[in-house]
Amino acid sequence: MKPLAPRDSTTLSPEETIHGAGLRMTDQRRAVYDALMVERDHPTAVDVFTRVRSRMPGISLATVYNCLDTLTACGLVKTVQIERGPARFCPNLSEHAHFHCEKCGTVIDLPLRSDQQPHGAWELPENLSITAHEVAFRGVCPRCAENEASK
Amino acid sequence: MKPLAPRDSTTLSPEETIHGAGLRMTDQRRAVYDALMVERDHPTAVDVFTRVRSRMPGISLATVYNCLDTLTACGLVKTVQIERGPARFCPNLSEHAHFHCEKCGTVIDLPLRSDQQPHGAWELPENLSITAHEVAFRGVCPRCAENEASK
DNA sequence: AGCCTTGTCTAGAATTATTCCAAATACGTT
DNA sequence: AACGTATTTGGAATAATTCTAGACAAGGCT
Repeated sequence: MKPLAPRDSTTLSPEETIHGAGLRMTDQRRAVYDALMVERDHPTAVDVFTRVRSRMPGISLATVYNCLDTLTACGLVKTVQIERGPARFCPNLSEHAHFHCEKCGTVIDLPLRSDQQPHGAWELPENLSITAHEVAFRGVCPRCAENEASK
Repeated sequence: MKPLAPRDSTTLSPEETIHGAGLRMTDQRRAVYDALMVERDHPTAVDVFTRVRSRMPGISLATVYNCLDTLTACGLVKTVQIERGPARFCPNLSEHAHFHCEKCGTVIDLPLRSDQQPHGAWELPENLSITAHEVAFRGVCPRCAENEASK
């Protein structure tokens, strides 16, 4: 989902961002957002549901989906699609790509080099305007590589 | 899906590639492969099914999925995942990224610049081995940009 | 040719992730 | 408190894909 408006996370709080979009910061939205911020792995909607439910037993999965969509639309959260699997969610708003380890499944954030553009390596036709990118690599993470080597 | 083995498309025919994986080139696999090669857009499995069925009315959707998986595993076809939508398939084996137009939905292939590496723009930790990448941009394609401008 | 093993295809059921829907609830304002 | 709107909820519905079991086909071997 494309954010409704760009967000400057250095100056706006989550509340302000949500209010800016004409929406409210409800308990559920805060709980979902907190669940993403606390463990900064890349949980699926069901993972988030499980986490949030321990604090807020009445919340429904539909609400978790709603909240994740809302937070994404406000630009507070990014969605990561790994191959054909369930969507994963990530509160890291800085420019980054994702690396997916094919051994252990972990997802690692790879920051964009400060002097680079994400699309620098590809030939773009004239007049192509890029508004978003989703860049994913797969392979073997350092930890798994080490485990392999020590066998 | 990760290819079973790297493939050199300049020297091997599709048959040879499939045989190399210990599999057969059946009528169905050929028909699915041809459907991808003829119209080099980025069809979904159902699109491919529709096309193939006009030539081979008895083919089942499950078979189309099987064939697409097999062709992908052999390295003859690549899978493109655009956001949460259905998987799309692409017989372009050269290194490229995908651009998805948010107005018209078209998918455009963007070749990798000859002097660049796909991951060049991102900071990689030590000992990270990358075996595959899926790079997607979204925005407005040249044609839609022109239509917008002329309004 | 006949038989065997294995690979492949098919239809339909099952699964998974997600979205939709209608009713209930909560919020913010007057 | 009353009102209008936003949000949440549970369950049903949908979409894409995968699974399963049986039928079919191909190639090797006797």
